Amino acid sequence: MYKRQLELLAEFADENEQVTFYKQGEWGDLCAGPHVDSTGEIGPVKLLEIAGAYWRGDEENPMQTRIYGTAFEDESDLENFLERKQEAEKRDHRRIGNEMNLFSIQDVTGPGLPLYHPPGKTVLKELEDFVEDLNQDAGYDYVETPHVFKTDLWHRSGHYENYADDMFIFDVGDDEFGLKPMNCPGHAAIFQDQSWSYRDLPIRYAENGKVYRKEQRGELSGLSRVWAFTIDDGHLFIRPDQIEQEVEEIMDMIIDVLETFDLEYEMALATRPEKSVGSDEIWEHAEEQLENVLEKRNLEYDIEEGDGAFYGPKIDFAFEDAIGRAWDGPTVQLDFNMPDRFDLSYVGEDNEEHEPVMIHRALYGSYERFFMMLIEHYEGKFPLWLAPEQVRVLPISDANLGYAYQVANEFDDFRVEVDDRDSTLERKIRAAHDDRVPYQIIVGDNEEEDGNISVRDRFEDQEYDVEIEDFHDHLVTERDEQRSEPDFLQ
RNA sequence: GCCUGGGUAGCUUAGCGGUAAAGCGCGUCCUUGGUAAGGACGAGAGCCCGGGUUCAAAUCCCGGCCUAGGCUCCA
Repeated sequence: MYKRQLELLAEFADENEQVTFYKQGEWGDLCAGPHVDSTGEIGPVKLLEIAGAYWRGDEENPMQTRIYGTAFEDESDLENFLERKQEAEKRDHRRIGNEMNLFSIQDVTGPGLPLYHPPGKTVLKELEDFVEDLNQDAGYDYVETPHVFKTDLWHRSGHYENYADDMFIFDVGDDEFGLKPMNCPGHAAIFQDQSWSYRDLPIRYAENGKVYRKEQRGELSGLSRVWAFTIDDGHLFIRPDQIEQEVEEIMDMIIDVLETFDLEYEMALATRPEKSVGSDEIWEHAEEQLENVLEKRNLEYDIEEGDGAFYGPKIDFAFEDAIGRAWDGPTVQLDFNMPDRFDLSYVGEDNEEHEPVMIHRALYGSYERFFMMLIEHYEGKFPLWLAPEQVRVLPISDANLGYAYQVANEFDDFRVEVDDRDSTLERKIRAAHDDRVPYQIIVGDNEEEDGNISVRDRFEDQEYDVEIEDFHDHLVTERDEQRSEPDFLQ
């Protein structure tokens, strides 16, 4: 029963450290402390979770039961905390995803393998289009690669030796294949397929590439942690003298994306992990280049020791979700190893062969995780440009159905629906609100006679006698400017 | 993968040894309603899967799968 305490005492004895012991009534234990003098000093208490935890945080150790709780100075602070906690749960993307028919993850199709339903894919499609526009402007060329490769490729890239535990690998006849956990080897193979001059670089490849990683079962969670996900991937093949310029340009793209979604972000430099390929010199040089960019632009950043990819150091961006947790997403990774393994080269000004530098980058990170974050960030109330259903027309009675369809037709460049069910206006408004539709158009006899509409937004503001054209013009602007809230009535 | 809960109608849940329930949604009908739930009737359930205990299992036991919260790992 006191095995753990004895283990700790033995260690303290070895290190000649002072031992502290705390008592509370009849109960006592080793503790670094400090403790309150009496439990009476603790304010309102609420127990929150009960969970297993590895002894001293090591997977190899046995598990112990840990009880989580919180305490506040007075009752109202505790209530406040619990309310905010409940508020956060309301934003849960799994709950909203279900309510809005965005996606499902089903037993029959397997764990961590999300299915996107039409409304969810509509949002994803907008996200894809947005980043594709950015890529076009920045000189990227789109490529496409299969989901499966022979493991020869994974041996060559180093994934087999460093990443096989997380890969789906299977035999087909006498050959061994693996689902791709990353898109880079495929892109490297494309680059390798022809010869390049120093004048051609940088070469920038982009792909919305689906990848597969066999995460531990207990880690899977909604869209935030899955087995199959899509990266808005980009791989650059550049000359060493182009590093700083290219990294800077990518960082501008990332910041552009994050600001479009009004996201607070932080960045961090992740350095060499234990399991990695390449020489010390290569790693030091790579880390130095990234630091230079960060220093040069006077950006604040953390350093995450040993958190880099096995092929190179990276700059990771993190943003906050509704619960205030930070998620990884956008990333810029330098890679001095893949070019070596694939024997990549270009002919320099000196007519000699040189090795290009590779950059891996993603603006969203994975669509899945970014989508999840957006759902919670907006609580499902997407900006107009993202909303699965942008406008809903509500006829006051069946007599106005014809006019309702006529009006909807005027908005056929938007995602518009007519609520043609037999029910009261109140019910239709309620339903549109529950479905988080940004705008409702209400048409009755008055509107039909005047040839105009009434407009209502999801803030419950409304306006009568609106000209169809005026509202349509506004919608176009609001959508194209990617405004974050419906503002026709604001 | 490891601990502790949970899987019942399309959704949210009640029932916890003895004829499967409710609300929402859906269908039909009545109603034609002016800014956040009008009414009636109805359809809809292999009670996660496989074993076991019992006269009898959604309910108890064992195993598996999925899921939630943690732990450990990651986009």
